[in-house]
Amino acid sequence: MKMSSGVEWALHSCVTLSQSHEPVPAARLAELHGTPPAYTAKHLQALSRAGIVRSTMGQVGGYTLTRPASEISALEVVQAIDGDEPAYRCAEIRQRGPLGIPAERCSRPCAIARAMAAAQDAWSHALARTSIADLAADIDADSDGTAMLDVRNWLTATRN
Amino acid sequence: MKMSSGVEWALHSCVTLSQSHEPVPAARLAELHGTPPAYTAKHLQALSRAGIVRSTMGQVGGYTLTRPASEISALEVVQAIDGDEPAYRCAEIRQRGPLGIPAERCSRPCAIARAMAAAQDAWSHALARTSIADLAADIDADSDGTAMLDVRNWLTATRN
DNA sequence: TGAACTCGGATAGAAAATATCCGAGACAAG
DNA sequence: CTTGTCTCGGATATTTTCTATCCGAGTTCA
Repeated sequence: MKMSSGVEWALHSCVTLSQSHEPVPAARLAELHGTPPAYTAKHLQALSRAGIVRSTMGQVGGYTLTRPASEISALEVVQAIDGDEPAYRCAEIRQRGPLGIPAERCSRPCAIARAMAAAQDAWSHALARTSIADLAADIDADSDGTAMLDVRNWLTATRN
Repeated sequence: MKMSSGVEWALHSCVTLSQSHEPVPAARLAELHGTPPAYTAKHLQALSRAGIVRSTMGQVGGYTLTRPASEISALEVVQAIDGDEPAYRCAEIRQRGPLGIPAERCSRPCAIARAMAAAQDAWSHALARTSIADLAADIDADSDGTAMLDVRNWLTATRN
């Protein structure tokens, strides 16, 4: 059970975008985070398809958040990058083999699948409760309130 | 974030083993569950290395649980197959790029990593609360109390 | 009108998971 | 005590997924 490394880049990118009302190009985000430019752009496309960010083309284009950062949950970002299907997929083992149960008596999911789904729900709810704004505030607090200011300054300084 | 399919086989195998005090060969478990024999055996080796099952060699050998099923959590089985490292691994993006934070000021984990770790903890605790005995009881209840009896009968009937 | 800069999907390479086979060791029977 | 058969265990191919990259389509500003 391994999560795509792009999830980390996407979360950091969303936190950065929350500090700018103007479009930020993918290459700029990649430079700030020290990540591969082309691959970073690919993940931002996934965020765009999920409706989390909006892309603007042209010379002054780039990416912007579609909603206030307080209304974007970490769960949305993770699912946009890593997919929204659950980690555990029941292959219906109970229906196979010499003691296979007929499909007609399998209206409810398997008990094992139910336990795994409950765990996934607990995981999802924990991430749904955390917003991008919460993450930005926590990062700011870790840096004595200078981190987000530095990001804003860097974004305006490098904007031609 | 995808979980190995072997997790499902391992959980079903542990539930089956909880119904037998005598060793059950890997081939027998694979037949009962309708899974590839060789690959099923490989996953049982992982359970053996984790100390969840004990292997007995020889003609009447096979696998047995090392502890009562009520003292084996689903989390242990999942971690034995899928690994115990967390799904999210922080690459320390905050230390990279033009605004990189020096490592000396990064004693605490990144705020994003903390949020992901909290979600993983919620997931782990949900699975830690569920034992193999609980799963067996739930499966039994779904089948009107005949499923585990059928398993016990099949195990003794096919035991030469 | 033109030029430069942006995103977007299609394309190679690397890593991991899946599935399998054969040898080492152990118990039971003769 | 020897033999034979059955067991597990690690080492080996194949497929799938993830990682990383490049070039074309479209848009905005000068």
